[in-house]
Amino acid sequence: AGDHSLDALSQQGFLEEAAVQQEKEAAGSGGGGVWGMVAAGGKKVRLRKNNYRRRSSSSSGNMVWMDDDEDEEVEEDDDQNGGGGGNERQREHPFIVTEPGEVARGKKNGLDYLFYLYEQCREFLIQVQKIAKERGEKCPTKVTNQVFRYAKAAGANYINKPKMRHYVHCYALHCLDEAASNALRRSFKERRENVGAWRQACYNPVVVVAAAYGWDIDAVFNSHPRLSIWYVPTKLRQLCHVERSNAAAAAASSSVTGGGPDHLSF
Amino acid sequence: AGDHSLDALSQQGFLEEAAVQQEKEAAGSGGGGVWGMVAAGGKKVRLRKNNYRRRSSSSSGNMVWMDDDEDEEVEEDDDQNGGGGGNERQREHPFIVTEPGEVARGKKNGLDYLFYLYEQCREFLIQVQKIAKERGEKCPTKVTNQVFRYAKAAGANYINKPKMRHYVHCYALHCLDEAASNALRRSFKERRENVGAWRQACYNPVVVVAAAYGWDIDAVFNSHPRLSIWYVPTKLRQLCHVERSNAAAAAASSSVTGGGPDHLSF
DNA sequence: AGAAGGACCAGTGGTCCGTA
DNA sequence: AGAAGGACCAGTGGTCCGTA
Repeated sequence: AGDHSLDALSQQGFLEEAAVQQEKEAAGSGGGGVWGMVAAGGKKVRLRKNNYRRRSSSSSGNMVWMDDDEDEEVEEDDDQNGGGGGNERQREHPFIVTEPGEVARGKKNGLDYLFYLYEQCREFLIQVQKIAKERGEKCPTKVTNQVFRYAKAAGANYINKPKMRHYVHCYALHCLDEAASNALRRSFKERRENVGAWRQACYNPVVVVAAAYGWDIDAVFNSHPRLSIWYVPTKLRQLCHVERSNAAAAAASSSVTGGGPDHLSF
Repeated sequence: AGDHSLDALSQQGFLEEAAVQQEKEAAGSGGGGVWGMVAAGGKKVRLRKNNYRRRSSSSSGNMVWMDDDEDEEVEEDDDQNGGGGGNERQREHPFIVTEPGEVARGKKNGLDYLFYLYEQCREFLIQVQKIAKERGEKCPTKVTNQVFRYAKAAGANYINKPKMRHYVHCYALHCLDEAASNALRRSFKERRENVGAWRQACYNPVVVVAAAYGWDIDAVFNSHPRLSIWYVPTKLRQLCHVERSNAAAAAASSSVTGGGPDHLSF
């Protein structure tokens, strides 16, 4: 393991700590790294109702993290895990709408961190691909379950499939039109909108980009190397389809006005 | 439905009947075509132990087929379904090794017919892709379960996944080096080898082709438009991997003789 | 209330092995 | 015996909904 580049991180000061953590995690692929050790230093790993999970190294990617001298008493100071003697793993802090470069304060994570998780998944995919090629096994081109499993095993416990799939179209906008993405973030932050509202608002700008590709959203994703490794979200696909139909209907009716019914004006 | 081209068929006289059947089948996508009607004219469809299956229009793609006037008494003359009052569907006739252009005689199917089944699957895939695009759904690039289900629903009951997967590497050789494929068929026919032996013998020539691509069998498959829609068989992938390792080891040992251990001679 | 993610489920790729 | 294919199974893509 362990070729997680620092260059992507240096752009945001607040990511540098994460970068160091990430480096250490990657070094101990399979259960290790500082966070894994720290968590193992706490109590026993929780029992799941079901054992779908193959490993359970515990760690958190929260950008707000405990002080160094609390290593052996992980999150004991965290009221999220209240009085109940629980050693349940805490969830990631929720995202809030932040401007580019802004560090989220309090028990929150910012959107630069969200997008950084997509970059991390890409690194994990590249590792999985490398291993598959060495072994002569079939090689994934997308971020699959296998990649999420690998990330977890490498200690990136804060990466999970539902979360990553949930925000793919937001990351798509960030990749495809960073200026528009940044403007949207600033606007939604100013209006004090929550993450859900911002997330919803990310759909349309991506559909607008897709219009230039004849609403072929697969072509849009494939046009961008960092985006092409992600499955197109169902809802985004549906929105593009609806939009294409609308455009086709509009073109047809305008051609009725402007010419014969089978004549395309544009 | 129904754009099954005749051009691919006219090359072999014995395929012309199948071509007509195929046209009719395709016209009645979803349970129809002449074969489906014929089969429905027989007795009741069999009951499966399990109901994995969604539809079961019955038909056979055997190249040796009943006479036209037996339409209402399907396969009653076929001793494969012996005395037992069974209306069990008969299996396809087994393949035998035939030369290019040769019609299999008796209750056998020839290799041109085998390869023709791959072309049919491609046509079904194209149909499925067309429908998916119209609906704005995700569009398969390979022959998937969905395509096999579509083929069955379209009445091509003689197409099934285990069979198609079993002979993919044979079809690959046919696509990649038809001359070599033809020579192998003639040789194995002459030696009166069975289909299993011929099938085994198809692996190595494909690996030889792959050598020119650095043993990247995915690249080999992707290089050919009719082959690229098929998943690379696991065993073929493994053979290429082993062969690459062998070649690397040979190169390393020859470079020890010829130069330093890290020097590549070629 | 808004949000994170464990857990589930329908349908997949892959092929074994009971069948003829 | 050699071969065709129903049927199964482990792990997938997708996302709901019990949880915090």
